[in-house]
Parts: sequence; C-alpha cells; structure tokens
Amino acid sequence: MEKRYDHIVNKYHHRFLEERFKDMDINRSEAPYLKVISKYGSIKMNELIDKFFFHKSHTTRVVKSLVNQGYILKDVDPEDKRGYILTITEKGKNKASKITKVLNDWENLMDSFLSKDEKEYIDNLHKKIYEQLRVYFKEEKEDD
Amino acid sequence: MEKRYDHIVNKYHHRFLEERFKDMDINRSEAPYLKVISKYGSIKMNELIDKFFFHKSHTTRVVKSLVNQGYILKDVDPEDKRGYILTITEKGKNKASKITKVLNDWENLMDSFLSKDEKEYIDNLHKKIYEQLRVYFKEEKEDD
DNA sequence: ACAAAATAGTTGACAACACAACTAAATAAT
DNA sequence: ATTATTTAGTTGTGTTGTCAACTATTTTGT
Repeated sequence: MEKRYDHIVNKYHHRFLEERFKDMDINRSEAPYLKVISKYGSIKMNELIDKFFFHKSHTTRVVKSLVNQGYILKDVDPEDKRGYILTITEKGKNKASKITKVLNDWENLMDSFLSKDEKEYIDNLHKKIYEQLRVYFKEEKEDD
Repeated sequence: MEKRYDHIVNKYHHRFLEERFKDMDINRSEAPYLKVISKYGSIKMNELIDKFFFHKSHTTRVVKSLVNQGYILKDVDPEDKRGYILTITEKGKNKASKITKVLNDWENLMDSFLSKDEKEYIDNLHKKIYEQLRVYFKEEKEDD
C-alpha cells in the first residue's frame, strides 16, 4: 500500500479549510497568520515568523497579501529599522474572528473522531518524533 | 502555539527524501511511483493512479517525466485504447532498488524513534481519522 | 443501433510552499 | 573606529500538488 494515512489526513485538512475559506476573502495559508496577529493586536514580524514552522520567505508574501487586503498594517520598527511591526486593523479583527470559528470547527471535528486520550496520545507521539528529528537534523532552534 | 507537529514531521520527511535523492537523478515526488512500477514490472496507468492518493493529473506528469528519463515505457493498452501500460526498463529497475533503500532508511529512522507499538498505534489512529473523514466528505472510494 | 453516461488520461492555471542569493541595518571583534 | 558577522526581510526560481475543463474511448440504457 502506497497510501500514507498521515498524508491523507493532511490533505483532507487542507480541503476542509479551503472549502470553508472559499467565500471568505482569505486563503488557507493566510488565515492562521491573521489569527495570530489579531490575537496579539500588534506583533513584530520576526516574532511572527518564529511562531510558525514556515520559511520566512513564505511569511513575507503572506504578510504582503494581508496588507494589500487591508487586514493588517506594516510599519518599520523604530527601534530596529531592519524589522517591521504588524498591527491588526478593524477589518482584520473582524475577519480573524470568523477564521477562528473555522479553525475551531476542524478541531471539533477531530475531537468527534478521537477520544481525548487518543488525541493527546497522537499529539505526544508527533511531538516525540519531531524532537528526535530536530536532533537528527542538528537543529538547535528552541521551542517557544 | 501555531506549530503543528504533524505538519513539521511531514516537512522533515520531505527534507530527508530530498537530500537523499538530490544526486540520484530522481525526485521525491517521482520516487514512490517508480518503486511501485518496478515492483509490478508492468502495470496499467489507472491501477497506478489508484495505488496513490494523489490526483491523476499529478500522476500524468510524473509518468511523463519517468518516461523522459528512460525509467519506464508507456504503451497504449491494446485492450482499452483509452488506457496505458507502464513497463519498467533496466535503467528504471536499477534506480528503483536505490530508491527502495532510501525509503527504507526513513522507515528505519522512524522505527528508531518510536516503539513498534507506538508506531502501530499512531498509524491506526491516522487510519481511523481518515475513515471518518472519508465519510464526512462523503467519498465512497474503496481502499485497496 | 445509438444517444447518454462513465472512464482514462491530458492540459492550463494556480496555490503553497522551499531554498539560495541578495540588500540593509545592527552588533561584535579587533 | 572599522571591518566582519549576524540578523531581518525580500526576491527569483523551482517543486509538488490541486482543480476544472477538455478529448477520446468504452460502456450502458433504451
């Protein structure tokens, strides 16, 4: 069997989000970023990058798109002119609350599929694998 | 925390394979296909598509590339002229055996991270989620 | 026998990333 | 104080994959 269940679950996850976000003027890739920015109200770009496990070049483009759509503002950090400070707008705050609902819907769906114990167990195993992979790839980066 | 361990593990998996395949004249996306074709020696294209959970358009392009690289042959199926029969070449057979080693290396690495029980458990949970997702998305497609 | 539906595969367009190479600013080392 | 290094972010380019719409056969229903 060449079907990997973990990949398939991942794919369904994407499909779920894409369907829900389709008519919401937001993309699956942007949504979690907007949620985090909204949560903090205002956040430095490098901090935002650290909150995800995506490449910073990806973040650059997501942020640019969020600015273009008027969901956030991006200003040079006066204390370190290499960096930027991202701030949620009213429009962004509004969108973020809808995003949160969709993201919760997925979590609730997962909750309905697995017991709490199973969910915890699987997450712990993923984390366990992750931590050993980080060593294997000799990455020293810390968790937050 | 916005870091999803399952996604991260997946990403490391990709990184692992890409590193190993880098100088092997094969891509991560093509490798498992070549392995399967080699395993069967000869296989109908629609059967190949069914062995994976990827879209058939993806398979089309992978197959085209494998043909271009001389790893497989692609002939019209004389019994159903819509379809094709894919056949491994000597060059392909050779490559496939190297691919299998790399794929096994990953499995062995995972084995070294988790106990056999944990591995089985996690795979069962993934499968359980998958089966319920399939119902949720009202997909009737069978497993093989 | 023939129209309608199903099946096999292809193509074009695009999303979601990664990586390498770059600029600009800040920090550290001599 | 200058040079060298590190850090923040950007840009170009490539890979992996999806979906919708298409052509060409084959199968089914009447």
